[in-house]
Amino acid sequence: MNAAPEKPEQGLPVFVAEQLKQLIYSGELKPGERLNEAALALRMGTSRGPVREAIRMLTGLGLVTAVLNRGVFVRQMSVREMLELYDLRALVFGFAAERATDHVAESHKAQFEQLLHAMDVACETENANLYYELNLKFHALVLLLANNQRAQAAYDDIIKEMHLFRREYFNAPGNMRQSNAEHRTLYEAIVKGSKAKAKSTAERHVLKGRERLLSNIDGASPL
Amino acid sequence: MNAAPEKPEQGLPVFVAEQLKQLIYSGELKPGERLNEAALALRMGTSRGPVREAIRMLTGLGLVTAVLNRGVFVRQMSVREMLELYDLRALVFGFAAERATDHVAESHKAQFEQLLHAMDVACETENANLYYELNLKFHALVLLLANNQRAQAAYDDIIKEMHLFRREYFNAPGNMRQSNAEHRTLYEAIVKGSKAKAKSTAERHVLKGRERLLSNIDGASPL
DNA sequence: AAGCCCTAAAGTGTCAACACTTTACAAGGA
DNA sequence: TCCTTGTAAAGTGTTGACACTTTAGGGCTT
Repeated sequence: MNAAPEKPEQGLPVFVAEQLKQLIYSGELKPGERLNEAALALRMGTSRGPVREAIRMLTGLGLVTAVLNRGVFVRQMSVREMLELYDLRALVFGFAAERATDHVAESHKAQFEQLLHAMDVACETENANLYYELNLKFHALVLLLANNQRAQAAYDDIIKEMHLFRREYFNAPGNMRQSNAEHRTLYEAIVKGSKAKAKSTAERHVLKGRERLLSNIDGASPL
Repeated sequence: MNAAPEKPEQGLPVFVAEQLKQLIYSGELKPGERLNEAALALRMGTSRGPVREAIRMLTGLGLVTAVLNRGVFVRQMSVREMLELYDLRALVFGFAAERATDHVAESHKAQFEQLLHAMDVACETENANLYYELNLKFHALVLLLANNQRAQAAYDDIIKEMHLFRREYFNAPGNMRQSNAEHRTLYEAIVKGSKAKAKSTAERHVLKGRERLLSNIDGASPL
């Protein structure tokens, strides 16, 4: 039952934090649920010290919220918070796309085209999970080319926070094709060096996701 | 010599983290310097546990960097990182200013005008510290009106991170008047509801600071 | 004198025990 | 039956001690 600490190459608290992230993202720890320090320590094969430090890290990431003397709870993301995240993500992604026009090289073009093709395949085979992973990589490549590590970190934080939201509202497998068409448009704008178009395309691409979320929720707002 | 824990209304780790932030911002702990857990614990009047948790929080904020088995060090911000922060801050502030046009009410106008006037006074009396404080409040008010708490939090993080940079390059007291003139232009754009102008004015206002940093450093890049 | 190794000190990483707070539950009274 | 109240269990907050790693310094060799 032990989670195999193997190589604490980075220290136990970091290891525990990674495990906890997995538990939260996988849904094993549900939003609103309390994290029991002793139980987690037992499961991770450590004492409570490293677990507490790991929890402090997650608090900083916004994944859990701490209440004095009552414990820490997996964050419950409201629809409003999710919409705010989409706005911010659109902003940063637009910024990154604009900047990416200045730093795209041949090797990057190859990566882009490889990703776009792989996503086409994922569309045809209706492989939503694969598409999702490739989609993340596509966006990460744009952020990399933006040549602003701080913006990259901010974008990563936003993405991780978005993972907290309930999965039900996410998957819209029918949109994969349209989504990838937008990716292509964005890529072409980037290689052409047209900053304005890259920026607006990137922004709209993210805001489309926001619209999907809104329409999926519709009237019955659950939070 | 004890730092008067008084009321740990939020828990010792949070209290210690606040103290550490002060030590870092005030320069008592210099960039690159190591944080000695035992010494800090003694100074704060606690044991090392809460100190370690506090340090984990600061790590998440990017104020310190941890190295396994060697300790944590006050982050040394490079010029490049500082420039990246300016770009990101300009982006978020422009976003906030644009959004603020939709949520400004009479009470906010009064606050704006009060701040602008107070900053005028600070200009005339050459009170740079006062101007700095009011300037922060002005920007905070814009972020508040943006009606996006996540963006507000992101902006706060950026500001705090910027505090790490050496003070020498900051103070340009001669620029206070021009700075406040830009504030007025921004405020007028916001109340007039002209989104584009509010956005571009806000962005340029921040980027002016970036230019000042660059020219102050000039050829002799110290990092 | 310069370089290497060995040892002791300093410091971080982890743990188990203790103190305090909150929560759950059951017994007693209206 | 329902509410109150006291008590025990569960859980968090904190601590001091111990193990391991890194670092600094002295003595030895060349």
